[in-house]
Amino acid sequence: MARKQGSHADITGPKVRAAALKLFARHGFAAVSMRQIAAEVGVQAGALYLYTPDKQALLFELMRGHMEELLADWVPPDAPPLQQLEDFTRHHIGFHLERPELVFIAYMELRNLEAENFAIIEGLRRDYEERLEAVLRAGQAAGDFAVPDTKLATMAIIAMLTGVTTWFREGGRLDRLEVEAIYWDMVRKAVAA
Amino acid sequence: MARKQGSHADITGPKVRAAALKLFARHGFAAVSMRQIAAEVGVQAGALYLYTPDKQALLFELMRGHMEELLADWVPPDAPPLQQLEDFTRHHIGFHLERPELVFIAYMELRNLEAENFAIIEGLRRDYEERLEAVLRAGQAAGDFAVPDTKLATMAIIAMLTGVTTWFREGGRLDRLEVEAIYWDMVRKAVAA
DNA sequence: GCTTGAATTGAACATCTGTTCATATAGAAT
DNA sequence: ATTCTATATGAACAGATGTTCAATTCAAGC
Repeated sequence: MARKQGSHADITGPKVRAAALKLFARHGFAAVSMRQIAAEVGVQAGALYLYTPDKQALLFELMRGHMEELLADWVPPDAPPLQQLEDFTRHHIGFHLERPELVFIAYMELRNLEAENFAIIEGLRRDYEERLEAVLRAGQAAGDFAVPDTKLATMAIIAMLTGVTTWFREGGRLDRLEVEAIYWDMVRKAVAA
Repeated sequence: MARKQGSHADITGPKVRAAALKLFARHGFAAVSMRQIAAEVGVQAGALYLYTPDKQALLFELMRGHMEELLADWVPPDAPPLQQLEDFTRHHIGFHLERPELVFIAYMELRNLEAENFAIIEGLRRDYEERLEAVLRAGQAAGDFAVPDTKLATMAIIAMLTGVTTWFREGGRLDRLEVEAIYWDMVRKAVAA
C-alpha cells in the first residue's frame, strides 16, 4: 500500500516528468542524458527507473499527454462555421501559448520516437487537423468561405497559428488576447468568400 | 600544391557536408556521431577533421550557407507592394521546397548552436524577416494592405509558407506551382485592404 | 624510379551513454 | 521497538562519444 504522507513517490514522479519536459525542450531529447534529468530532480540516475521504463517512454508520454490534452481542449461549438473557426483560432493560440515547452517538443522530437510511438502521435495529430478541415469544408459548402483547397488551408492555418510560440513573449508589446484578435483577423480574411 | 587529378580532397569535402546534411536532417545533430558521418562518406572518423575543425562547425556552416543563399535568392523587385508580396510568396515556397533538409536543420538545430554562432544565424533570419516586413509596411502606407500589425503579419506569413515543407511531397496531389498559387491566394486575402 | 606531401588510417584519449541491480535508508504499520 | 517495504543509492555493465596524432598510403612531379 502506498504511503499517505512522507512518501516521495507522488512528488518525485511529477518532478521527473517536469525535469524531462524542461530539459528536452531546452536542449533536445538526444542531447539530454538520464543523469542530467536526475540531477535536475535531485536524485541519482537509477531512481528515474522507478518512474519510467526508459528514456523513450519519458518522451512518448510527454507527447501523448500533450496531444490528448490538445484534442480534449477543443471540440467544435454548435455554431456556424465562421464562429467555429474563430473559436478554433483563439483556442489554438491560447492552448499553445500556455505550454510552449510541450509544443516545442511535440514539433521537434517526432523523429526521436520509435516507429510504433510515432504512429500513435501522428494519428492524434491527424485527428486534430481533421477537426479543423471539417470546419473549413462546412464553411465552404455553406458558401461562407472560399478556400481553393481545404487540406492546404488546414495546414496553412495550423502552421500560421502555431508559429506564434516562436516569437511570443509574456509581458511583450501585445498580450494574448490582442494576438488572438490579430491572428483571427488574418485567418478570417484568408478564408473569406 | 593541390593535386589536379586523383586528389580526393575536392571530392571528400563536399561529400562530408552532404553526409552531415542528410544525417542531421534525418536524425538530428545531437543524435548523429562523427563516426556515422564518416561511414556515410566511406572514410574513417579521423579524416573528417581535414574538412571541418569540429562537429559544431559542420552544423554552423550548413546553416550559415543556407541563410545566405536564402537572402541572396530574393530581393524585392521594383514593383508595387502587392506584386512584391506575390514575388516573395512564390520565391519563399519555391526556395524551401527545393531544399527541405536544410530548411529542417535551420529550424530544428538552432538550440545546438554555440552562443556566438546562434547570434549570427539569428541575425540573418531577422534580416530576412525585415525584408518582408518592409513590403508589408509599404503596402500598408499605400493603402493596398490592411494589416493590423506588420510585425505579426510578417511572422504569420513566414510560418504559414514555411509550413509547406512539413507536408509537401514531390509527385503528390499538387505540384509546386499549384501550391504556390493556392498559398498566394490565402496570403493576398489575409493582408487585403 | 624516386621523392614529396596531401589524404587517410587506426589506435588511443578521457569521458559519457542508458540501464541494471544488490544494497542501504527511513518512514509506516504493527 | 520491531518489522516491512517503498524509495533511493552508487557501483557496475558494455559500448559510444568527439577529437588527436603518429604512422601509412599512393598518386604527381621530377
